[in-house]
Amino acid sequence: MQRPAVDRRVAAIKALAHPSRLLIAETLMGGERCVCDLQALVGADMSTVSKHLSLMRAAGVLTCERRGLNIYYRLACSCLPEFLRCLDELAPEACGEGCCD
Amino acid sequence: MQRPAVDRRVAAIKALAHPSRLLIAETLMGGERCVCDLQALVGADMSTVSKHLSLMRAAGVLTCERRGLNIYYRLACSCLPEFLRCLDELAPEACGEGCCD
DNA sequence: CATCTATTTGGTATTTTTGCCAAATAGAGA
DNA sequence: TCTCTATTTGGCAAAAATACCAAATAGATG
Repeated sequence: MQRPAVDRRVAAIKALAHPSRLLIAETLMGGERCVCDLQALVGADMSTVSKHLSLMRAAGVLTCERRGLNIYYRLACSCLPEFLRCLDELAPEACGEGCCD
Repeated sequence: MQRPAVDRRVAAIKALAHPSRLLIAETLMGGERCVCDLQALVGADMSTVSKHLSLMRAAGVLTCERRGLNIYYRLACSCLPEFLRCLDELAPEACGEGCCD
């Protein structure tokens, strides 16, 4: 049973919509890392980090590969850097409350 | 007090990480719409739609403008179409469970 | 095979998000 | 000013997401 297009997109976006997960994705923009590296980076419980990674992989945002004792995660979403650059140009609530312009 | 960069990015991404909100954003890719149009589109309570719009505007993803009786919302994030196209190319959980490759 | 290490899974308490109703507001027009 | 319409806000119950602990798993290695 195929999920509707919107839901698949939402799942991928949700996979990036959390501080720890976005930090992971940003880090992986610089190349693959093993889970232990990512847990050190995020600073949360290992199980928490693992669940974040599973969620991101299920959404298609990451792929992983075992090598020796470690499992290495990699970013599957090549468009992330440009998207983040674009987001940084937005002006969040730049005009106070109410409807601006 | 400036929010850290990661949090601003997360806020913008969260603003898109909900079926109704993504539907709104996708619709606005085709040009501005008034709140009433968007509520008809989404099919939820007017107050619910309004809160989604506020959240998206606070995150910088939308801007709005009053004209006559209506308020028109517009997409501020020009990179959305390309980002969505990119997401559609991901292969969510294409390889069953466990670590693939 | 026994064990060790890295990672995942199950379970649950806590926090956050969501959605509706009712009430408030803001501006347009009589 | 009074009223009407479109939209927002406040409040709260229900649903979803998050984080930790403990236990399980999967390979690697002795």
